[in-house]
Amino acid sequence: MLAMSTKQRVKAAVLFHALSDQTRLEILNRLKQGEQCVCELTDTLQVGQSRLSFHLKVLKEAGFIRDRPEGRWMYYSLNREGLEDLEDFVGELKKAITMSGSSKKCE
Amino acid sequence: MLAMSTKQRVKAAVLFHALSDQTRLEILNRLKQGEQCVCELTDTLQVGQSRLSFHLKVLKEAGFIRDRPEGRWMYYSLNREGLEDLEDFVGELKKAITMSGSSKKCE
DNA sequence: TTGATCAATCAATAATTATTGATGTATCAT
DNA sequence: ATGATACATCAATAATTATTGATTGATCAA
Repeated sequence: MLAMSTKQRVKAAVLFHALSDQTRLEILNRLKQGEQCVCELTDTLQVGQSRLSFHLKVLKEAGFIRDRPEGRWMYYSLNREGLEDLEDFVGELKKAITMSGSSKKCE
Repeated sequence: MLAMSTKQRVKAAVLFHALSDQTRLEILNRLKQGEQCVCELTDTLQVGQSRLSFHLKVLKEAGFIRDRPEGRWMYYSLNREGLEDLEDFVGELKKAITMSGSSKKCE
């Protein structure tokens, strides 16, 4: 598959957009250590609660993290789904680069 | 390496931001077929010249494409550099997900 | 040299995203 | 029930990005 459908592109853009922000990358970095609740993240990341909530939502909708409510806490953890989509895209691009090389002139 | 430095995060954000746009993904998709000049891309993508130039710049600065001037044309092609950085990041995240699972309570 | 084409850049504007503070809903302890 | 805590969501604003049209510099053909 060399071409990419519009639908795939929309999906890919959402994935990449979710990862295009410092705060969100930092959140993922924190979650590498395991599941954490919002309050913990608020403390360690030093960001306001509503701002954090917003970024968590973006990451969740892209499929990079999942949430699990427990009592009054909400626990977040890494989710492999978003990552797998990401790997697919990167794989496609890599394949294309490896094959590419043909050049044609504009005359 | 489980943690990620601020510097790495800045770099990663630039990479992902470059891929977070439909037009730019479409450009990469076109370039999968091989090197192309700006005029060709302008035709096939149906976007204004200055807009295309802007997006090409973003992709180039992130390291996903390279340019090669020839006469009055500028040829663009995929570049493996940006992709390799991307793969590193995805690899890190994958490793973390595979290992993760530990959970601690907020009480 | 003149006129045309290719493409980068700039300035102005439009459009999207992010941030903040406030409000609302749920849970829990007393 | 009351008060406190955890978190999402909303509305307003701030900040960032993208788009457009115009300009400029370079190359090329006549």
